[in-house]
Amino acid sequence: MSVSIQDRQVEERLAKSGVRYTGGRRQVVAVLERADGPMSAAELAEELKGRVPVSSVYRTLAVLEEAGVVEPHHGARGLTRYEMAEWLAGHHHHLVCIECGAVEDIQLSRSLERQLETVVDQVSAVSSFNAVGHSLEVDGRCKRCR
Amino acid sequence: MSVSIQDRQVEERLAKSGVRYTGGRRQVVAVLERADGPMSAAELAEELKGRVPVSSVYRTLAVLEEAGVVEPHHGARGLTRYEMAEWLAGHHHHLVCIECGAVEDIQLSRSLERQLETVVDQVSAVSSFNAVGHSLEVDGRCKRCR
DNA sequence: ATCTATAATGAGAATCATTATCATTTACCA
DNA sequence: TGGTAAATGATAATGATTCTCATTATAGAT
Repeated sequence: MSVSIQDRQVEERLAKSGVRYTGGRRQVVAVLERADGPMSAAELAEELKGRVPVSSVYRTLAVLEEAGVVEPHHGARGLTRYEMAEWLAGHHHHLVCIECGAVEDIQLSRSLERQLETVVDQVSAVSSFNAVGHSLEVDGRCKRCR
Repeated sequence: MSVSIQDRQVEERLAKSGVRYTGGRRQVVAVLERADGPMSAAELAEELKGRVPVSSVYRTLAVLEEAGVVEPHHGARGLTRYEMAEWLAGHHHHLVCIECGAVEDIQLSRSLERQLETVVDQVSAVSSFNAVGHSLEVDGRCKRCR
């Protein structure tokens, strides 16, 4: 069984949440660690065909989300895709294709990110809103749909 | 029947799309014009209880989206909420409550928006992605869930 | 190592949002 | 006014997600 650094961190976090890091949960995390974009429960179950049933994938994702290990990303046609949380995968943003719905992760340069944070700070300063995070979504056509 | 400026624009746009601007469609648009955030089909049907059935609300939203009159916003628990398109309602961003899922519209000051656009421009310059729009999502707790 | 209480799992049923179907009604235009 | 295509309403079908419950696995106590 793989023992990446991320795995250790997940292990620790789940222990803190008082839930077990079982075989099935490890497998779901392993797939998400390798993925280069958010994945839906169905996609995960497909990847883990025969090893982890769909119902368990859903339950596992709920547990992982509750523990702050993964984060949901809501997309077209009622599909929710999950990815490793920011503190594990790093802060990033999304390029969303308006044709096919594909989501691509993107990281901003330090200076651009700082610029963006300035905007967010001012937004939460003005609104009666307790901001805990932000995400920039850039909509457009990906290279395949261009 | 109300005849706001927006209504005229919607009328014109639908005519261009070759579909009729019927009573039911007018009522859905009227509610969305008044709303201060995206609304789901169920919420719209509730607002129009007895006047427009749910199935027609869905169909109407599909037609309006196709014509570019409304825009979808995908949220938690497989819910899609719609709002008037940017060219009608003006460019804005969203405050999303991580507790209750409520979405509130927010407009940035000219200078903040300019700052944000700088970031987006640089993103699309670097990626092989044809950006057509952007949206900043600020996640946090709304005043009710604080 | 065994027992016990509790957590996790698997299979399938139930639920909720959304889409499709189809018979009926409405609106446009000759 | 009549004919034709578009729109509607009720309801069935679909697809993603959640729930249920009987079974299995696990951590900790003995």
